[in-house]
Amino acid sequence: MDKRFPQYDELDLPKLAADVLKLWEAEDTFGQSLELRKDAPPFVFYEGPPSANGLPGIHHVMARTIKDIFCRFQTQQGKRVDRKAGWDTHGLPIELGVEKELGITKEDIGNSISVEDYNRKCKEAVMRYTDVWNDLTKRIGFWLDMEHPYVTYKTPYIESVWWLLKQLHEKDLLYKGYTIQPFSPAAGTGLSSHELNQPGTYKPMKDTTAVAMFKVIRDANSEFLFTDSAAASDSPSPSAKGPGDEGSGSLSPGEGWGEGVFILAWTTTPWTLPSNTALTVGPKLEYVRIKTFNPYTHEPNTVVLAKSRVSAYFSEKNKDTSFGDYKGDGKNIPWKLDGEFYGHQLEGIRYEQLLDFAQPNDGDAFKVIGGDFVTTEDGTGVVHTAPSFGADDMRVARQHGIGSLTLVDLQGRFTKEMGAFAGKYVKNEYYPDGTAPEKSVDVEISILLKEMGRAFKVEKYEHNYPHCWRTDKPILYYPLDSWFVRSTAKKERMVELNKTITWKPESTGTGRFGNWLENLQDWNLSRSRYWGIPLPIWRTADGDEELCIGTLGQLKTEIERAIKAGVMTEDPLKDFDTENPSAAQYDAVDLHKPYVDRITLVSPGGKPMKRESDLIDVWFDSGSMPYAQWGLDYQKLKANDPRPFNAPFDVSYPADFIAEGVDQTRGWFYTMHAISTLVFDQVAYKAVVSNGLVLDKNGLKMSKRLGNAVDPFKTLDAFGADAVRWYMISNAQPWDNLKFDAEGITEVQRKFFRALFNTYGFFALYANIDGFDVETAPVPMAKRTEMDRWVLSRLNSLLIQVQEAYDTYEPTQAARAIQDFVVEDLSNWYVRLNRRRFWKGDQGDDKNAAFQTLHRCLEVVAMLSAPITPFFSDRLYRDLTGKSVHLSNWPKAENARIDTVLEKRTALAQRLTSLVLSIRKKEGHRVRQPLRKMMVPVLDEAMRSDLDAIRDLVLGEVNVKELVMLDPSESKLTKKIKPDFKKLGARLGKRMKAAAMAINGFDQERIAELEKEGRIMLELDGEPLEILLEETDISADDVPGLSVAGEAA
RNA sequence: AGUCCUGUAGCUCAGCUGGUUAGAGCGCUACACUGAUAAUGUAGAGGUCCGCAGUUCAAAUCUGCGCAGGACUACCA
Repeated sequence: MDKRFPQYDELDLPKLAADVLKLWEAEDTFGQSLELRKDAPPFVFYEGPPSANGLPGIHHVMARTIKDIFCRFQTQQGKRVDRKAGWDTHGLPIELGVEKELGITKEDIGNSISVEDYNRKCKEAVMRYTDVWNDLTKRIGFWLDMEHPYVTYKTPYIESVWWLLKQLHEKDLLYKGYTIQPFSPAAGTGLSSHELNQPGTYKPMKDTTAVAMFKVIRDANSEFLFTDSAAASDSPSPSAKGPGDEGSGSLSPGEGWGEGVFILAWTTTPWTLPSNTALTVGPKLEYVRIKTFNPYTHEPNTVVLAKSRVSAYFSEKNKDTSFGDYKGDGKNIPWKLDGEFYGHQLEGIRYEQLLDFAQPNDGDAFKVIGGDFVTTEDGTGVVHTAPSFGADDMRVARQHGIGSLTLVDLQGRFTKEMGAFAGKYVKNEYYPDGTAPEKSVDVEISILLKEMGRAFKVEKYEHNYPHCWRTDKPILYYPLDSWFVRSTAKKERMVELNKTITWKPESTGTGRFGNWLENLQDWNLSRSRYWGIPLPIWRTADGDEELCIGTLGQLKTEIERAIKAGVMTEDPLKDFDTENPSAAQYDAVDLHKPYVDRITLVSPGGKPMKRESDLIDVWFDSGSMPYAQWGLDYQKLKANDPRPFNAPFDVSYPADFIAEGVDQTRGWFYTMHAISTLVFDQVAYKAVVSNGLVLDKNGLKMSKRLGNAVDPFKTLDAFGADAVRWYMISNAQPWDNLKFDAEGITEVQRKFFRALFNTYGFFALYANIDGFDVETAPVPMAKRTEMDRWVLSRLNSLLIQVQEAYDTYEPTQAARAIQDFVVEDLSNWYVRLNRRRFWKGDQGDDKNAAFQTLHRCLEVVAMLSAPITPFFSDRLYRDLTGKSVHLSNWPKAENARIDTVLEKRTALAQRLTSLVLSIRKKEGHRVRQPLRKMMVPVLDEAMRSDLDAIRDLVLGEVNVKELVMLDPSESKLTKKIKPDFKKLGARLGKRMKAAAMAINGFDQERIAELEKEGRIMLELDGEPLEILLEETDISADDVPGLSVAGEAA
């Protein structure tokens, strides 16, 4: 027997995948799929580079599956989809890994180990697991060009990044400025937030805290604080009826009650008060004005603080007590609430500098500003803002053009401007053992404030404070020089461009990403590390002249100048050909530390320039990937091409589609968007799918610690890539978190794969027996059976639905639709009911029609499912057609095949069958026992002809000899009526409920009347109301009065 | 702390722009069928649609406030 359709004994998905993978490798199917479409329009995909420093997890299977699905789908659509792999190779995680491995710390680098050796170690470490990654990628069936990946540490990549930075520099989008960083004065070094998050760094500390009083300057902005009752001012009060309304005319602040109005602000670090330049309030928070006495000077004072913090400073029992009764002993201080207002009303108010040691020269100062980070959990709801010593402070100050004072040096001592305080350490812990003074500067400043009458409350406070993990001493937040990308300058444009990007799900784009853009900060590029791309900026010692290098060619020219000027002796780029550099020439250059730092350039003014010592944020590396993956083209550079990158950059930017985890929103998604907007004023990608997490089956995050991490390789071994992929995609939307449960894979295996496998097996069995030939001329549709046409109709409907789902990045909808079709329509209905046609002896049209129909269904299903199950679908398609599904083109939907009437009719047959079986059950007649006849009342002619068409089908299915149609007039057909809520509700509104009750109460007579007349009057609460026929829904029981009659035939 | 996602049957999930009695699969119970299918069919048990308030004739669906889980970002003056 000629078995042209391979038959299998059992379904072994892991083996199937392994076999197909071998086949792919042998015939280079991936390469063929690209070659086949090499002149086709491209569909551009960017691979976000993983770090090969760690091992892949099951979530990578998820992420890579999603990427693969749409790349394969677009390939099937006839597009050319190049997929270049990439590796993220720089950054802190790698450095920390190496430090741990070598048992060293940052301080050892450059001392016990040379920077050269250290970076060599990093370079070795970073590609350590590439084999594992490549293996996983292959085994899950993700087609990716791993032969020619982009690697971020390679010289051409770094050069491209430099070129981008130079563009930013030329556009004045790169600047050097201050940023607040954790700083250890004892160790003399900045700390990364990563280092700060080491266990044990936060320790409880008892500090002297102070609520300081900032004196408001009376002017137009602050006038309402001085008038009698703030509630009576022009600005609306949050509560119309406040205690301040009681009237206390004799106690106007500024007019007899104390010397003025003070805003209260709390600080746990009084040593920062001399550097105060602003006060921050919450614009939406409520604030109050209170008249009371200063607890230290006992002078009458008017103070302002957040309403919800009043109880922390004022006791209820002293409220509204007589001011005259105050004994001046600091106890039972009377107070009166005198006006309420919102924080935004305070914005713009100026105050007198609290401690006048120095003046800021970099902006405005001593003003109340608004900040959304202000809370009322503790303190006064007013944040003392010293931009030099707090990140929030710095940020909010910058937003409002507020300048800063930095009256502390890098050793943690007050600067010389601080008069009597100069030279004192701001924390006693910084003094060498045994030399700390009795009073810390926090205490001394608090005393000073008390003496000045500017302290409202001084107390000890215990809180957690971060310590340096090296020296065990408290850290400071300190402004350090950093290089920034002025992303805020293009904020509006980024927001605008973002609106053109298709986000899946949309909320990530509008919400998480949109909000992020709305609150954009300048991008701090500086990293004081070793293994990363060095900042290509050379500066003179005085900082007056600087040069940003954009290419190796430029660097070479500058080096030659420097040699001529005598600041350098040797040219490390002497062998580099700036006309047409070769790969070998690139390889010979290392732009990392320490080599690049050995280059000294010469300024136009003739002064030597040293490189700025920082590296850039690794996120800039990956965000540069659209350009840097191709590298610079020296011919284009020479021609001053504004986009001087190697081919195929021109046709591969921007991307049509990218996909990564939702955690990349502010990572890769952002950095790509930012760089693209800033440099080229366009989007980097048109559509982005952000997938959720893969959790364990209990919804917990997988972690090594909990031991609930799923090994991707073991999972693939057990189930095969197809089942894992199908499970992941069909079970939850990509952006929802997936609760990963191996049971779910088993289920998918049993249902979908087994149904499809068996359907094919059935086809192959009989096709081989009969010698069915796919080349046989197709049986015309007119000659095919009702059921053939039905299943082809369903198939074409499915095709359209699935196409639409993939087109809109909804793979879950595609998978579920395919699964439903395969399991329900194809396997459980079509094949089951048509078995006989495949068995029977004669070779007529009917048999060919059956084979052709089933063949077509399987073939199309293979194509539709190929993006999700690349191995299984390819096997299936090859078995059916002898070709690879991945080289085939997407089937065209044939709208003419879609027959909704037929689909409806079949649905009726299915319902009828189900009802008969149900009746059999009720009556205790087994299906095996043939029955003589069943009777079905028909409602109309349409139903009569429908029944005629499905008569044999139903009878066969339920094992009944005869189907008798009952005329509705003969049958005691009862009809049901119910109101059409949508139509009637819109018209009746409130009266809907009563009308519904009335209509539901109709008897058969009234229903008949309504049907006959098309309208009926009824009375509702004494009001007449006309109901139209179309405002109701009249129906009979599903298949009314159906009964099975007759005994055994 | 902010932003976003999720919260429907024991489990995994559908429920479109608000519309009568909230669905499917798995699992469970019973029966039937079993000549492609360790399938399938029928029946049954199983739900405060996370909670509260609001809008509406009508809320699983819209709004607000919470709760729980998760993610990201920034901090704790």
